Amino acid sequence: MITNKQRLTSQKKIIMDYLASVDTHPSAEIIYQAVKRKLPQISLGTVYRNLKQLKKSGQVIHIPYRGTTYFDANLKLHHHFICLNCGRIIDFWSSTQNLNNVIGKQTDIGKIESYKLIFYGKCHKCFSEEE
Amino acid sequence: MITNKQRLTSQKKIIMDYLASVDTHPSAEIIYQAVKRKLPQISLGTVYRNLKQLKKSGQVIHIPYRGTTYFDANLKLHHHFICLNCGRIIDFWSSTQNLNNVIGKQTDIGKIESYKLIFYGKCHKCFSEEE
DNA sequence: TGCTTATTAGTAATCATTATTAAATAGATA
DNA sequence: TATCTATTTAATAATGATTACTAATAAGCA
Repeated sequence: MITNKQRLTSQKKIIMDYLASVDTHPSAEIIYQAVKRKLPQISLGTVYRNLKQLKKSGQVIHIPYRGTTYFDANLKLHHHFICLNCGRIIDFWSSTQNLNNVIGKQTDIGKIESYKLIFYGKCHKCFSEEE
Repeated sequence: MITNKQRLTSQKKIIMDYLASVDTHPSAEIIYQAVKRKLPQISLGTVYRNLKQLKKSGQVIHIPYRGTTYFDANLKLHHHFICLNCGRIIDFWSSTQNLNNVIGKQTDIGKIESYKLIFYGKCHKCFSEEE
């Protein structure tokens, strides 16, 4: 029998509160440092475990960049702009997605040099192999 | 004085040839395994170093997924579809970029469940701080 | 052909993340 | 409220991907 009930621990609450309080996109390590100020005995593994769970349950999204994962608890549909110089990840609230002439465009955040668009789903092969 | 001349070594050539020959999106490890069949003494570090250089000079693009980096030498503008079930990364040649109603859409590759759009460039802050 | 410097193989080190485990605790139930 | 049990925790070891280091090799220009 599988019981799969998520429990709201103080650790998870503090992690979620922290994520809700920032408009940056912190890594697990940064979250750990911040959260440790309120809960000094928390361990980095706990931060990772909770982030994984929150990701799985759709409460946070993640942005991979240069080998590390950055987190975002803002679930309103938006995109991201990453500064190739300082590494900052900035929310990008564009209404239109005409990507045809976007390269070189000046936006309110900065100048777009490139972009990456990745779709996720289930391929036909996997779909047809389902039991 | 800075000299920055790239040399075409046999290792680099074989890596590029391999990437040009596939329509999959191999990781450094997979590339290493493939390339080793032609050049048995090649080392994994050499593969990584060359991929890094090719990336820097714009000859390959990379797709990060679940902690590993996948490579693509096809420079024609296209996107990617990642199967959340089998992990396969498939080229996605969509002509339109209307992302508004894309979730749930059935495509010739599979069913889209989500997507990620990331822009890269230089933020205003970094631009203005330039000397 | 010789010279200079980028590149290599081999290996150690690093970084981000996950696994392991015994103890603690959330939250359901008596 | 006390009890119970599966989930979560802290601490730490382990893993996986990637980078750094170093002496030897080899592009490719003069």
